[in-house]
Amino acid sequence: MKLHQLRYMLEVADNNFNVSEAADAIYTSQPGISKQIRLLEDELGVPIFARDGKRLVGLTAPGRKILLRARQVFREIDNINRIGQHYADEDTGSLTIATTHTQARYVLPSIIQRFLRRYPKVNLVIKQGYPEEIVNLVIDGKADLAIATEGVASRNELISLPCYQWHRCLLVAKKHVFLKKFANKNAKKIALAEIAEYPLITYDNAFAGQQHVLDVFENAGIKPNIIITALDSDVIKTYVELKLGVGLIANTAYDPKKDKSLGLIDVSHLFRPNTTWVGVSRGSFVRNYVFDFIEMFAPHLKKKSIMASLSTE
Amino acid sequence: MKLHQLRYMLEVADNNFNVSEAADAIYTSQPGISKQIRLLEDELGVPIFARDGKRLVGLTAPGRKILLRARQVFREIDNINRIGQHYADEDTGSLTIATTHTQARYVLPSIIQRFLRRYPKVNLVIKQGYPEEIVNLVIDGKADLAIATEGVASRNELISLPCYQWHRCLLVAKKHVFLKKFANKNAKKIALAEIAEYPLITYDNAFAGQQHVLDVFENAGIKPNIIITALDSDVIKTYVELKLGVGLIANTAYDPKKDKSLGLIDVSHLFRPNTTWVGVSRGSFVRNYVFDFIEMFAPHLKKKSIMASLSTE
DNA sequence: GACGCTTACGTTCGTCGTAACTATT
DNA sequence: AATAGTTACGACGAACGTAAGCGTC
Repeated sequence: MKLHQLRYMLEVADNNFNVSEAADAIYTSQPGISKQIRLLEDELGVPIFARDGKRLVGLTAPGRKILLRARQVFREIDNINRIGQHYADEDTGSLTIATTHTQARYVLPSIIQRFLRRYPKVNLVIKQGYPEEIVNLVIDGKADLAIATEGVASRNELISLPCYQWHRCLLVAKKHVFLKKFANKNAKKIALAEIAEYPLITYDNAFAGQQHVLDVFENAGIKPNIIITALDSDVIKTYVELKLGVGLIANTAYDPKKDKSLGLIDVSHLFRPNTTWVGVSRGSFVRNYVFDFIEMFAPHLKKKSIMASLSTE
Repeated sequence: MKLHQLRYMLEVADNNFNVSEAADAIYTSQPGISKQIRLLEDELGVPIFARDGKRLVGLTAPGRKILLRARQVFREIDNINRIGQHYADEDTGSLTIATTHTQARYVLPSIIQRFLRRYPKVNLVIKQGYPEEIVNLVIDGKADLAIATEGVASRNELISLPCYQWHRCLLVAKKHVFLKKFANKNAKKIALAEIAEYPLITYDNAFAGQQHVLDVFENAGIKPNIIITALDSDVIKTYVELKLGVGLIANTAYDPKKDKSLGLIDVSHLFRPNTTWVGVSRGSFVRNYVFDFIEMFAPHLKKKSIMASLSTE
């Protein structure tokens, strides 16, 4: 068995079982992949890919199991490379962060600036995606860290560490009546029914605990008029600016400097807070600068305690 | 990075850092290994082996970490091979059991007979060793199962399953006075002080909870006269037959048919029972016939429940 | 001088890519 | 005719083993 045979196999599986595409993706010839996969199947004594005539159309039962193991092999190969790099040069390497829109746009920029000043030689890559994609990127070794509110803590393949809590807040256009009534420090808190008097613009239901928002209205017997569900906060802001309604977004997505045309109302008494997590692949070798990044992001997460979670859990 | 480079590295580490020995062990040339290890170190950018002049004398810090990861790589490669074999032919393959003297000599023979009748094509290998060796064999992928009373349950790298409990028993020569006094079903139980009236022959202190035996005497304020400490039950039997004293052995090591020249006294009220465990490498692919073997050995351990422990724990 | 690793070099084997071929859609 | 995979084959490169070299105990 050769490593490149396993790599070819994974590449084919990751390219819709299209050998030609896989060949393009890894800059080699299609017959080469075909042959090496045959050799691997011959050596193991079982077919890995289900075939329809000559075409590969899926995995066999043993193929599915073999694939999982092969991924683990490459995870460890990656770790070995990381260990080499780590000892060869503490401050050089790469860091790929998979994260959501909100983090990438509002939370991470300042952290990343600090990080790159400290580690100018680290090759930093941000991959934006939806929670599930993010988590899979880390599990498949295509990203080092997952940062998101949803999906991270629930996956056993990752070690997840709570970073910070955020609350929902109500976004209104400038001079909105809510601002006078509720925006002052000592003002009384806004009630759910009052929010529902206006059309509501908020996150898509596929997102960050959005179901909870609906449940809160439901339980209160109030039916909000949700006119727009968006995939990111910027879209929500745009429509709130246009006075199409009030917005419900994460407080972290509100930037007092940039969002001068918008006002903020505290609604933390109405909805439960959310936790944003950082996820690391279980058992992976973590470079020092990655520990540092995590600590910059969430100062309570020290190398020592993360190390402990990595090995024991 | 090539698999055989990693293999060479492990082989050198497992052969006292002697490249020539490693070369002999895997039937290749010494310069070949030297070169490939250099190439690997060059690729990773760090030295793996500590050198004294030209000689390899140990591992560097990165080397230690890399070695652990490399072993994991081969564990998964082994698993892939097992998966292949499993689907290619359910009843063919190999099963290597690492176990102690007592198990190998007294407990396993009948099980193995049954097993081989059921799976005549399985290549069965028994490796005898001391608890620590046994466990390491499994961890290093050189054995599939560890069967022992000590050492198995304590290692986190293994899934350990309790198989059966055994008790200590007192072994005496034929016509010994104890036999009349204590061997009958309704006889009163022997007391610790009575045992201590005779020279005692028992297991070496390095062994299976032997410390417990000493503690029991100690706590009772009785000082036994231990004249021989042996590494296996057969040696103990030999000296008991010669009437040099009474023996304290595992009840599983007493065979009524073969040991006609010896008598047995129950002492289970004096010493705490011991549990014999079977250990499997965490996360390994387990062949069906291995599940069957375990069930033959400990009928309460069904495939389904073992599978559950393998994946969740 | 025996041991142990490295360097040098020719042989061999395996991998790769091109090209031709076959089978599906 | 286009797409997808296999077979065939020559070229190149990598790994191996032998032999010679170098340093150390």
